Amino acid sequence: MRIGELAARAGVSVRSLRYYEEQGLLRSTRSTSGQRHYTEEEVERVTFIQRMYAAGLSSRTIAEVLPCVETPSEEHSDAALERMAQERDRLSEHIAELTRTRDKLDELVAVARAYRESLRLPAAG
Amino acid sequence: MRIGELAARAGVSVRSLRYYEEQGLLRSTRSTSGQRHYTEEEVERVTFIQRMYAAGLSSRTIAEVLPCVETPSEEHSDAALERMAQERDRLSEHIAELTRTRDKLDELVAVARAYRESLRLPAAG
DNA sequence: CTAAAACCTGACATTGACGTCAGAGGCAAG
DNA sequence: CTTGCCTCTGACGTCAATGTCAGGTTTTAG
Repeated sequence: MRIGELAARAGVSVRSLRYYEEQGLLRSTRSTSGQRHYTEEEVERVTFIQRMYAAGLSSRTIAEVLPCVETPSEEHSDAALERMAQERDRLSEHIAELTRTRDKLDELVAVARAYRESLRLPAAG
Repeated sequence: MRIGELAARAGVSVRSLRYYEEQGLLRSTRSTSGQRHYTEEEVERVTFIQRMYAAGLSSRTIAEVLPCVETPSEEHSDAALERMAQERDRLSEHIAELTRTRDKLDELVAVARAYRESLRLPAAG
């Protein structure tokens, strides 16, 4: 498939796909006229890349981790695996912090709502 | 306390504090010579701001939410409260996605480790 | 009093993941 | 063959939070 279709199927912009390639996250075969072609697999790969971005990884980090995802072999399962585990931990910590923040927000919302209700009560109006 | 101390205690840069003020997230009293002064409370406030940033809220959104946090009153407990609840939900969804991503990473790490182990086993080496 | 350290405003620089535009070529349909 | 859409490269624009620098004032320590 060509770039437009991959973009549509993965839900990203064409620009992003070219950017991913530039960053070494995505490869493409080229037609004689130079147009990029992709296989079905790439859809999933792009989705994975998006998820990594959403998890706060940079292009460089994703690039370090991706080979491990694609083809597990002895070569990269040393540094890359280490890196992946490390990013997992970082993410885990981040999730924990976000959860605390959400709880804090919950608390604040509850307090504000209670306050608002108190204003509505005839006794306290 | 002056800006340097607040920065140190809240673990942010002086530049950031001035930026927060510019964005309407932080107020300061000024000495006659124009230097900013803060109270103890501001430390917590700055920490909260940081957490909101970490949760992916923009300055503008934090500004919408903050008054509700500071002084719950009828005025802002309408729009701001709504906004806060909305951001809470957004954050919650984001956490869920990150958790899925982490699980995916876990899975990948497990697969890669298993693969590596298989290479080490005499039977498969 | 003086030197160092902290502060001020204002402004330009940076970073990362894109958006967007220009100018040119490629490709299926009528 | 042309119309219209897709694609190409290359380059500049953007946005948000922050770094950084310049040039000047204030506070603090000795």
